Amino acid sequence: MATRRNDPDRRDRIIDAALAVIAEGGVAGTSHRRVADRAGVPLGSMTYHFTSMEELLHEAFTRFAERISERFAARLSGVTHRGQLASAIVDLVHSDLVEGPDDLVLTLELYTLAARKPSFRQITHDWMRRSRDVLEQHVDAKTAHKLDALIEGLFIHVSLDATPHGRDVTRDAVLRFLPS
Amino acid sequence: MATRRNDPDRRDRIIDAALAVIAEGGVAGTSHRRVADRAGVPLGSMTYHFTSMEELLHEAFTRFAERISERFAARLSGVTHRGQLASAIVDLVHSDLVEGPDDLVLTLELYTLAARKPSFRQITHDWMRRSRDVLEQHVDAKTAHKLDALIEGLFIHVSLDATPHGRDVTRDAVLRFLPS
DNA sequence: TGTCGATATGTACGAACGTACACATGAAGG
DNA sequence: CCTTCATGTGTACGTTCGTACATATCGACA
Repeated sequence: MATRRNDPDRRDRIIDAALAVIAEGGVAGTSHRRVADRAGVPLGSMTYHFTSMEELLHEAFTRFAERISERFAARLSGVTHRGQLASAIVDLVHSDLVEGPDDLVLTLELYTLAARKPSFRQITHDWMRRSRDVLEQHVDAKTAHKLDALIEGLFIHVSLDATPHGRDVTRDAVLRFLPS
Repeated sequence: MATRRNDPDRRDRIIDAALAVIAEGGVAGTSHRRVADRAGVPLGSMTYHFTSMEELLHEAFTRFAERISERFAARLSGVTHRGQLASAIVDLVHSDLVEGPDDLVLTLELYTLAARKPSFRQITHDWMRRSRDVLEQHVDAKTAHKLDALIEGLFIHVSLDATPHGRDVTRDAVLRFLPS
């Protein structure tokens, strides 16, 4: 039987195109037509592959959250002692967003959706759980909660503040939660 | 001269209606017509009072941020010693969002806008500055930065996590930044 | 009181939208 | 080779949108 038709990963490309469109114009500016154009597929493919816009958004943000989690785990893997862990977290907060400002936008778009619709909250639940799992390889559960929240806040403030704090401030804040 | 016409605070009502509509359906679901209906004014009033949707959103979020800042300052005023300050912050993180879940949605909507459009970033800049000013009545500047970010992260995680941390965890985290 | 101009409103238009659905396409099995 | 039918596409419909603009409304001043 194999492939019925010739483009098996078209669905994947639509999802990636959706993330690009969302990053560019927000969920507010995302439409079937725009995503279709970006992915290079006909409008009809949208409703064929996805029942609704909500389904597409859900799959797109699920993929996005998994990607970020992977990067998070990668940065913190191989870290053995306190100083390295702190450095890795400082890099996460201060460097990652310079590489990809899209990640900030997508993160906030997801949070906004999650704040209103329970179906999207599952995505943030899983994301936060994965983050804590990684952190718990280095610290206890309660500290993981605190650290995760701190990282979140630092990341947002570095991104949206006019006079953001420096790496030294981040490092000092993080170290307060790491047992010496 | 006085009032040219009979409804001087119509503009105000439109702004409040806009915040209600945004809280309900997000920026994505906000239109001139919906805001007009909510405010009980004709569609024509929208373009008369506001040049564009963006102008309306800008004024609405400015008002929102100022309101939150006032509440923030009020909660932290009259606090004298370390334990009281910690308690006040714990209340902010854990109670305020129960009272008004709309605040979480509006906050995230604003951040999302700010992440993409510099004109809205001014609103978050001012907001964060005001928060730090309040905190600096109790701690030094660098600590204020850390505390502000921590509060942000704790607030978001309490709101969007399936298994959020308790008040005790928040309190312990906050106390780590308050000099004993 | 009558007129004038600032203030405010109703309506209409073109663009963009989600969605439905009739139809094209081509691989699989007879 | 030919039929069949799952897979995929083009188009058209009804709705909603932002915006423009002609028109209505009424306070202020002569």
